[in-house]
Amino acid sequence: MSNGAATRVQRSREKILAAAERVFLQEGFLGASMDAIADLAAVSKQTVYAHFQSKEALFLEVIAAMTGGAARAIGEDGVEPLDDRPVSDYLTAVAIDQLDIVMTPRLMQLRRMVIGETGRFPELGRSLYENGPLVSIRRIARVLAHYIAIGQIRDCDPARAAAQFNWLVMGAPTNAAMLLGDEGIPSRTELHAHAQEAVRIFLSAYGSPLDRD
Amino acid sequence: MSNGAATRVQRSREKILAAAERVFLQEGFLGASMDAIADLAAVSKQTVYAHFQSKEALFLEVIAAMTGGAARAIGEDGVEPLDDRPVSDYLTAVAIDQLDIVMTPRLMQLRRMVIGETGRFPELGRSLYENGPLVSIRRIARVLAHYIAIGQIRDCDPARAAAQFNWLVMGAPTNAAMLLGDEGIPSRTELHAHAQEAVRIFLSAYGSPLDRD
DNA sequence: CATCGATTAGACTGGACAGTCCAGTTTGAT
DNA sequence: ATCAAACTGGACTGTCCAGTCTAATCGATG
Repeated sequence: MSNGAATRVQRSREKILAAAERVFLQEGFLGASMDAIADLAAVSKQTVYAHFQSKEALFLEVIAAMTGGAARAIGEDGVEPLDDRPVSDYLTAVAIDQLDIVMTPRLMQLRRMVIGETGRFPELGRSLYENGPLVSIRRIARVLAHYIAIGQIRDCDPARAAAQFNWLVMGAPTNAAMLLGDEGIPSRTELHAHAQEAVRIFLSAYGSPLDRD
Repeated sequence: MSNGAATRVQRSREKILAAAERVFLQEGFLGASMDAIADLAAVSKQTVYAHFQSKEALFLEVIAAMTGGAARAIGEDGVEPLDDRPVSDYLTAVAIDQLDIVMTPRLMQLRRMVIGETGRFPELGRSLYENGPLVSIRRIARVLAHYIAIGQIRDCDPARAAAQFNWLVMGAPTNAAMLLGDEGIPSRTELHAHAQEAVRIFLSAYGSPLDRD
């Protein structure tokens, strides 16, 4: 099978990418050694260089794959329907969904590394910002616009409000995870409680004045 | 003067620390070279090692000095008096003060580096967390308790509310600065507008129900 | 001026590591 | 069975760098 040959190459590639992800996330760009990656991938160093031009190229592909994956995960959350459910239900669902997707050791490690390498690779930070927070905020803004239209959210700039909501939800847990390491990631139940609290605050500021309290 | 001799040693020390700060912040721990630091300090490498045992020791001292300085700056802001000014004035002042202190290139670079080195030096992240956000939150909590007592803030857990307020204010700008580099730091006027908006949201959630709107 | 501690320039050691080269082996398609 | 592409293992080069050593100089103090 020409398919078989393709899979052989692909298998190597996947093994290398998986190993590189682990080593880079753990050691950082400079701390990671290509020998360590080759060893962990159970592949010869030559094969690594057959698949990727250089350490930098490999690094960039690893990061690109991870941020792409994260962006797709955020885009795919099943919370779309903005039917006649009350705003609070919808916002709570969105908040919990985002927290569950983002607040994982893997993505927090990625974020830490990208932040740390901002000096060497500024594009990575920008890319993560645009594929992460910005995607979320745009999604939320679209929905807020809907709720504003039907009068369940106070008249305001949906983009600004969406940004506020996003950081109200993500700010505390993200920053804790950045500085405290993976043990700083709140538990699922803490995250859910936090999401509800965030929604409560957001709605008391942006909820329609008609049905306050 | 024995004083003179002391200053000679001190001068070297200061020069080295200043140079090390610059190089470490720009290149990270692994990327920085001791030769580069010695050169920038206009000091021989030998002198560097006369003052600091090792690269790691120098690194830790640089970080400790910076986080200590930041913590002191936060503690010293002149916004203490919690007299009969309206809550909103006080909170706005606190928010602006914190943003002005924290959202500087130097501290944002420090934060980026500490986050990036969390794998290698976990204590640093914890220390920055405790000397930064946690200090702020405690300060705010103390004052919120006062305002709760005199009925200008809804009855609630002051610690929780303070944390919410802190991240409402700091979350968005910090995270932007982390991923986007120094150009991601909002301008002073943007920061002030952001602070006011944050206070508005906070008070609509936590303000005493009596004097709403 | 003599002394002693601090400092200097630069050579040096030992180890790590990116990237290359090569000679031989495995793998899968025909 | 045959052939080419993919892979292996390990040796090798060149570079970089933390940390040490040395012999000479500087500068404050007595």
